[in-house]
Amino acid sequence: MITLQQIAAEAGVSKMTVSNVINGKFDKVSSQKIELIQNIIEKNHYAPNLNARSLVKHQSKIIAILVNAFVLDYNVFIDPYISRLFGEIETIVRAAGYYTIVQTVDNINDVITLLRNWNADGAVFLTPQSEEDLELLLRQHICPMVFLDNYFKADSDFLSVKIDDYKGGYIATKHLLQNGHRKIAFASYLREKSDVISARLQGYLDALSEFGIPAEDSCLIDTFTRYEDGLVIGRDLSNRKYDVTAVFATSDHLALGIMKGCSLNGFIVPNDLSVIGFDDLDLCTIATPELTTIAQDLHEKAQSAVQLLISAITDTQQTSSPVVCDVELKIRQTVQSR
Amino acid sequence: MITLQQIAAEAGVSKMTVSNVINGKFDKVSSQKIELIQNIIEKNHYAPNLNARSLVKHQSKIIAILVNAFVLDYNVFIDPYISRLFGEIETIVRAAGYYTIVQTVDNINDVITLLRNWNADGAVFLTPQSEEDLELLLRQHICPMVFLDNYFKADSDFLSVKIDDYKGGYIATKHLLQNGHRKIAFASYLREKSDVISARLQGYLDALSEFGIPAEDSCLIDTFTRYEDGLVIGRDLSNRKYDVTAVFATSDHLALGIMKGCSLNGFIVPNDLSVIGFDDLDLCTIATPELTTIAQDLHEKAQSAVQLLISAITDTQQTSSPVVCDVELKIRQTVQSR
DNA sequence: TTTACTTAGTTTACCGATAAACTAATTATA
DNA sequence: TATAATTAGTTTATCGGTAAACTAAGTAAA
Repeated sequence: MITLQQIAAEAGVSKMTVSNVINGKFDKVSSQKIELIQNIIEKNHYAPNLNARSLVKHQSKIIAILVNAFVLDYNVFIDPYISRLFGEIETIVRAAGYYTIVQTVDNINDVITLLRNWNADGAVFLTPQSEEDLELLLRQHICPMVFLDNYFKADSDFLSVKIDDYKGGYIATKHLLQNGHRKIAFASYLREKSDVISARLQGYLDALSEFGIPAEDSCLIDTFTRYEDGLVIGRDLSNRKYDVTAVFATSDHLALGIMKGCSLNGFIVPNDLSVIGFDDLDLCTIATPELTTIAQDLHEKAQSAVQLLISAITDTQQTSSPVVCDVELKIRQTVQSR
Repeated sequence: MITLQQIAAEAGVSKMTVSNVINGKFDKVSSQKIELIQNIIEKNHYAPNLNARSLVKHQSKIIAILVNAFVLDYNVFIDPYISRLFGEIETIVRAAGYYTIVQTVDNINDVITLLRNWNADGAVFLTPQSEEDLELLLRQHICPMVFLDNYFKADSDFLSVKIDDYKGGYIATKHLLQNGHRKIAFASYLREKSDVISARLQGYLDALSEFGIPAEDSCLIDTFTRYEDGLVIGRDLSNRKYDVTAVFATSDHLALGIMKGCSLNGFIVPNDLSVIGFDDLDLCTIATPELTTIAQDLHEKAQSAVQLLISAITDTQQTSSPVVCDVELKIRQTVQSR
């Protein structure tokens, strides 16, 4: 592997002159030497060793993208939400001249070690972190970090991007109410402490009360939010375990599972049950009937996250964090009036 | 950020002694100093700077995962095949003690630069590369590389992992034939020079000829293989543009699009048309009816790729490349006898 | 008793880059 | 003409580690 030293030797100049050419400091080098050196660089396909550069510059141009591996032996990239978001972020990070190191994590200490190991310039957390882990990260003061869909205490100075979960819950429920539904289930991972879910729930409750409908505990379905969990709920719904005419599920996968679970029991969506999901994955239109859902714009989310992070890295303190991205209702085929 | 030097100062020893403790070279250090140093390391959450280490050791513990960004402005991680494969590889790479740098690439020179920049120990290419790019990579001799689904000239000494595409084409077609179909379309990106497709096509042709059925050019549908392309084909099929009773599509997305395109025209799968896909994505069972498809095992593919790569990196020359992974028919609901 | 071998370290040099200070030659200014 | 400023570089020190050679004290063997 060719080094700057060797380029310098071949050009008959010192290392620094080559370094200056590489870094565009042309005022220090005569134009004929610039051309000479650039030719030699080109000819040899020279690429600077960024390990060495990072060492002196105390900045690595590395951004770590971290995803929680919630469940052991479970490939988190199966989740299209994570994958798409990851892809968007990778593209934007690269366009900004940074490199992406990815790691799925089950232990916050691994993250700390990773960031220290590579002297990362910044980090993006795709999934919410626990309060304790957040505090640990804060104390260490390793590098700027952006958190997606994390809710913090008001005094926190973390960077974060989230969506308007309250609105999501509200407009989904309102849409069902406007279509004549009065018994509406809210299916989600209710045990989670995250405010993502409680905001959506609050939106649901407020929409109900706006229509003068009392919230009933029996309409709150506590479940994991994967497709498989939906299958079970769908079967239960077809067996009239819940006295509802519609379900608002807080993930598309859950909603899709519910639909499939229903159809396996001869229960027809939307005739027998209306369903609304959350996220607007590609699957929504691939499924039949096509899933009505609350859409979030992952490109916007990614863009905001990276922008926030890079302005923190480069100290351009225009950080109006948290950024709250809008959501909207995508009306398709799984809600029927009654 | 705390350094080895500082740890050494606090412990009252030289840098090397600390370095030896970190690297488990305990025979050079007394046990009480080992304990002392380990405590100081722990207390300070010290993590070695891997940029510095890479510099002296001439190995970075970095493996680059490369994905072609075929289309500009198109997030490749939307593709569940890519995402899952990526996730599997990331997990295995990490378990092997390596770090993952990802990059979506549209130009092979960017890859070369990336690998040089970070002095990568190895690279995995998730998508096929052109003949010229392969040769360019070979000439440069940068680091060991594994290619997924690439077909090479016999003399090539690249490492590669692929699947039995021929068998996939053969068993899919045979399944349709055994169900009484005689007019079977083969829908794929036929213009592609890659042997992935031609192997599947050969399997298709051989199955036909085994049943004494002449191959007809009118049964070969040339198309891109995304969902949207399937929609068009599906509409054409419902309009009887092709005289067939079944389609073998070389991607699940294409198959799913075809199904949707049909259903939008009131054409019913599998009653009016049988469909077989390829890959066995999660979507196959989420869709209704559930898609019969040729399944490949992405975990196995990932495992083989990383194993091959790491044994090349560590010079354990047990490289029996190419590895060919098996495929199997997953019978579900989109093929009907006639 | 002399020499050889362990043990438990230390010292020095270096990986491949950059920052900062320095220099020699030329040109501009007082 | 003497001095200052500019141009086009070079030199030295350093980033945070590791390899390899070295050393001093204590122990074992001849």
